[in-house]
Amino acid sequence: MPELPEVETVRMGLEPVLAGRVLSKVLLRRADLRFPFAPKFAERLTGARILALTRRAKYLVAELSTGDTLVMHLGMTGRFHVQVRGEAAPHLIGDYEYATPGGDKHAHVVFDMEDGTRVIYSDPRRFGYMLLIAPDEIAMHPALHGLGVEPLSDALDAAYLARHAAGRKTDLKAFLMDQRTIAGLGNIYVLEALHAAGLKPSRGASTLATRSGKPTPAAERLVAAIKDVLKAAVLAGGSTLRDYRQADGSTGSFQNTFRVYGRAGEPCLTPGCRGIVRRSVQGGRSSFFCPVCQH
DNA sequence: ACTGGATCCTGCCTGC
DNA sequence: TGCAGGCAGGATCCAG
Repeated sequence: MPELPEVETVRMGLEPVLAGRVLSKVLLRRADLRFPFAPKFAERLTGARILALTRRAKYLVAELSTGDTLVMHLGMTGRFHVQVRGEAAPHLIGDYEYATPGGDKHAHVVFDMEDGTRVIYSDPRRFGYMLLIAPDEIAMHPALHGLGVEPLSDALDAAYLARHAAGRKTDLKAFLMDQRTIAGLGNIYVLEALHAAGLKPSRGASTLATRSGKPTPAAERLVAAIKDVLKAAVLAGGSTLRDYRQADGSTGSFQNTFRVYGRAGEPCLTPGCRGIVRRSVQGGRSSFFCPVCQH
């Protein structure tokens, strides 16, 4: 599920539960997610206080009092559930619940906080992962090192886009999906932003720059569209596809606002446009765009 | 150096 | 109803 708006929504939901609190027990119900857990993963977390819960790109980042940093990626299907003490379902009470926390066979990691709150990480496809990074590794760790700019920061502007797009042979969609350029966009928000900017996904990325490397009008429109789409999605609590839920069980609503994603065959929603949204496949995954108003 | 394709894993939906 | 096939929001690895 999660692109930047969803991860930010999860972060906001978990922050009051985790930030400032101490981990009293960490249970791993298997040895790996996408990658094996670091040696002594649970031991190194136990007793640590979470100083802050931040987000970088699609990563949740927990700074710990021990100096270690817990970096979590939700992959495609990762999610967190929060159980507040006293509110757990009756069949979950006691250590027995660790067999299948919340009755969820994909509950892979259980964090118990000192105040009795329990946070469960569940991930059916196990494309997610958790890294525990020591202080001397954090600066150059491959997960974080080399990430591109945060799209909602001032570092993303038309000049930045033009500089990175100049001379590239790839198309706009692949260019925007590349986390080394802009960190946090995924399939949905790339397609929504391209539609809002009136640019088709198969257009060459190099068209964002003039021959002298200056931003074109397309680059200006694209930057504005990316920021607008992401801001609106964060405000809506992200998108809820399938049965994805936020930490508190509520659902985001931005999916109701999709203008092209998943709308093949339906009318384009650009005012005055009579186009029909088309689906294509780029790089093995779906694209959606309007052949009339995107060029 | 870049680029496109295959790939990890499970669940769900569609169509026969 | 059962089952095969296709598809899914990510990101890395590999070959060309």
